[in-house]
Amino acid sequence: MDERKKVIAIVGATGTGKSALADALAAELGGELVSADSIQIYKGMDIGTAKTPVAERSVSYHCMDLVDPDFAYTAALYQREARRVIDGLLDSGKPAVVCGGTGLYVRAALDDFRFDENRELYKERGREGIGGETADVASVEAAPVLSPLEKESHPISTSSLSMAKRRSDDLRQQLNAQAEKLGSEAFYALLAERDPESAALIHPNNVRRVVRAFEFLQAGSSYAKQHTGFESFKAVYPTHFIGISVEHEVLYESIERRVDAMMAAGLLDEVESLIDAGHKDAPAIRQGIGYKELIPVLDGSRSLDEAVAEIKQSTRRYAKRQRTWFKRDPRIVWIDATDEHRMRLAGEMDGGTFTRELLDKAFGVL
RNA sequence: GGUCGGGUAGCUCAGUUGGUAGAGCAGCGGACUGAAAAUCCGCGUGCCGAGGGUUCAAGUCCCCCUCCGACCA
Repeated sequence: MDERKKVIAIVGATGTGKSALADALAAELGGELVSADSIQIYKGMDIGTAKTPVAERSVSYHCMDLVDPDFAYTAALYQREARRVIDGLLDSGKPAVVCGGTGLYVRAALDDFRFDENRELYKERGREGIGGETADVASVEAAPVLSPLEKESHPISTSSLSMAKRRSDDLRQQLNAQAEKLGSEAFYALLAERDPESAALIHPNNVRRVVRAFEFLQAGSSYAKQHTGFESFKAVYPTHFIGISVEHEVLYESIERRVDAMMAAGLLDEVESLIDAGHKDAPAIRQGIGYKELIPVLDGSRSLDEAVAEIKQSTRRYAKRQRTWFKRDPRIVWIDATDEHRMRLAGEMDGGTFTRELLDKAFGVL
């Protein structure tokens, strides 16, 4: 292993064994674990996100349980937090094992991704805003008038985060409303007129991205401008990227079993208590696999069996998207865990052995 | 044993008066820079149960066999 590379990223699809490997690897190297999972960020979402139970952790974990589910966390916030943690670990001479299936978060933490192009809009960091502008879209007939941006800067604090979030949510809400009103085609046409370069990169049906592009415009930047360099795969830390691969059918079987285990571990109760805590419409609950499917079960509008089948299916599709994402990254060295999964499924291998086998393979490529 | 209905894609099924097939779901492939477990795009993957016949041409009509279901004995 290259001693200068003190950052190791463990990536791959959901259910491949990343968490177990990362924990063992961090312990072995005397390092700590940095989660790169967009949902593990949230407190109280434990079973459905397959967080390693505290009792089973052999090192300190970071970037996990940071906020309540009703807080709309973002990739940029994650980038800042993850880098703060990684910098701290490296300063004290400890390796950082970044582990996660959220491709964007992995790259946000480790690659030269810049989210500060439109800091005027999201100024959690305390930079000065440009102020006084209204959104370009506001000039369009029937478009809502967007509030001028605020000028003052904010220190880094939870309250300023909330304010920044609220402000961006307002804009986003207005843009979404406008998209609804105009219809996705007209909304896209509007973008094509104002920012053809960005529009060319976005499919007309992808309203979410069109909204995003308008947000860039509002901030005096553009989607296209930020988009450049996506393919460069330039890491800001010397990093070993290790991916775990498992043959589809075998992985799907493991996923199926894991979902059953989550249900047995009380996922339904977890969802219920999140709802009781008032998080029913929280973004993380609405989007999280295992959460969104169980809400209808709790209000009686869907059977449990149906919901569980749907969770399994969502998870398979998610794994598919993750595969596609990570496949593109040429830096990743893949280790295959198909055999280990087969043996675990057949009951011929226990968890500890499984982890040791993966650890051996990982050291084989470091 | 008899009558009827049905065997077409991984699943559920559609298929006009005969012109070698198409929907949904599943699946596969792809995109992705402040919602990313989100969002979006593309792709039909087929010995039409077996065999024989009629026809220029059969998923479609005829015969026979077989399997499944319902009903009658």
